[in-house]
Amino acid sequence: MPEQYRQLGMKLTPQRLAILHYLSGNGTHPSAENIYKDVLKQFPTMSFATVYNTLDALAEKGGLKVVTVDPDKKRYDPNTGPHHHLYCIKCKNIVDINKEFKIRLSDEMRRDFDVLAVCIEFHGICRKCKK
Amino acid sequence: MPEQYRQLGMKLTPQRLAILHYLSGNGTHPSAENIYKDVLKQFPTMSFATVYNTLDALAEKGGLKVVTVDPDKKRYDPNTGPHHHLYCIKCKNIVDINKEFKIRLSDEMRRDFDVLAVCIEFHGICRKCKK
DNA sequence: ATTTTACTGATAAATATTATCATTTTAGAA
DNA sequence: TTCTAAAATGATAATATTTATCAGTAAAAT
Ligand SMILES: [Mn+2]
Ligand SMILES: [Mn+2]
Ligand SMILES: [Zn+2]
Ligand SMILES: [Zn+2]
Repeated sequence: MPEQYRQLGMKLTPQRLAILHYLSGNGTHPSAENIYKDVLKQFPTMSFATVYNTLDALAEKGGLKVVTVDPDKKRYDPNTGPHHHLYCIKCKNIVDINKEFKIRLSDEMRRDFDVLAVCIEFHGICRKCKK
Repeated sequence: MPEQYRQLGMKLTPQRLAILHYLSGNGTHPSAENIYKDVLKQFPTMSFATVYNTLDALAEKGGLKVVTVDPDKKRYDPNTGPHHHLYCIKCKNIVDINKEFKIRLSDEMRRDFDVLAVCIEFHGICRKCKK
C-alpha cells in the first residue's frame, strides 16, 4: 500500500505516507482538516498546503475520490471503486453503499454527454440522529 | 409567482422579488455570485448578505434546492421537484435530467436511515466541451 | 396610524482553499 | 556512493466563499 504513490508516479515522502496511512481503509470520508489534524500528531510541522497538495495530486491521478455531498467542505474517499453514499444531513456522516444500481441515460443523451461517473446520494437521517 | 414568498411565510421585499424573478424558470443552476451580479443591475445597493439570507430562507422553507455537485461553490435550483443532474466537469454546466430512475435501498438499510431525497449526478463532458 | 416583526446592507469575521517561493528532500543517473 | 534534476515541504500570504453583527429601515399586523 505504500507503493501506491510510486505506482502513480508521485514521490514518496514521509508526510505522504502518513496521509495515505490515515486514508487507507478509512470509510469516514474525512475532510482536509480531519486529515491534517491526525497527521499533525506524527508530523508537528505538517502544513495544510501539503495536505491539499497531496490530496489534489492523488485525486488527479485517480488514487482518491472527492465527495461533494457535504455542502460545507470537500470530503475525501480512498474507495475509488464505483459505489454510492448515504449522507446524514444532521451529523454529516457519509456511509458507503456498495449495491449496484442499473441506471442508464437515453441513447440521445449519451450522444451529447460523455458520462464518466454516476454518483447516487441518499440524503436523510441516520439511526443515531433519529434519537 | 411573486406570491411564493408570502405562501412560505416570508416578507415580500423588492430585493427578494428580484431574486425570485431571476431564479424563476432559470435552469442554469446559478451560484450566489451569479444571482448577486444580476440583481445588482436593478438594485445597485444590493448586498451579498441579502442574497445569502434570501437563498437560505427559501431553501429552508423548501422553495429552493441547494445543488452540491460543483466542488467550488454551492449552486441553487428553483426546480424543487424530484429530478437529477448532468454535470460537465470542464465547463461546470449543470443540466436537469427529468427521467425517473427506480432505485430502492434494501429494507434493512431503510430501517437504519430515513431517506429524504435521492440525488443522481452524472459527471462527464458535455457536447460543447468535447470540441 | 401605530406597533411589531422581519429585512437590508455595510461591515467584519469565519472558513475553506489556493498561490508563492525559499529551502529541503527524493529518486535516479553517474 | 556522490551528484543532479525534479519535485515536495511548509511558512506565509492571498483568494474565495459563506456566515455573523447590528443599526437603520421597511413590511405586515393591529
Ligand atoms: Mn465512499
Ligand atoms: Mn436542477
Ligand atoms: Zn446522523
Ligand atoms: Zn462542458
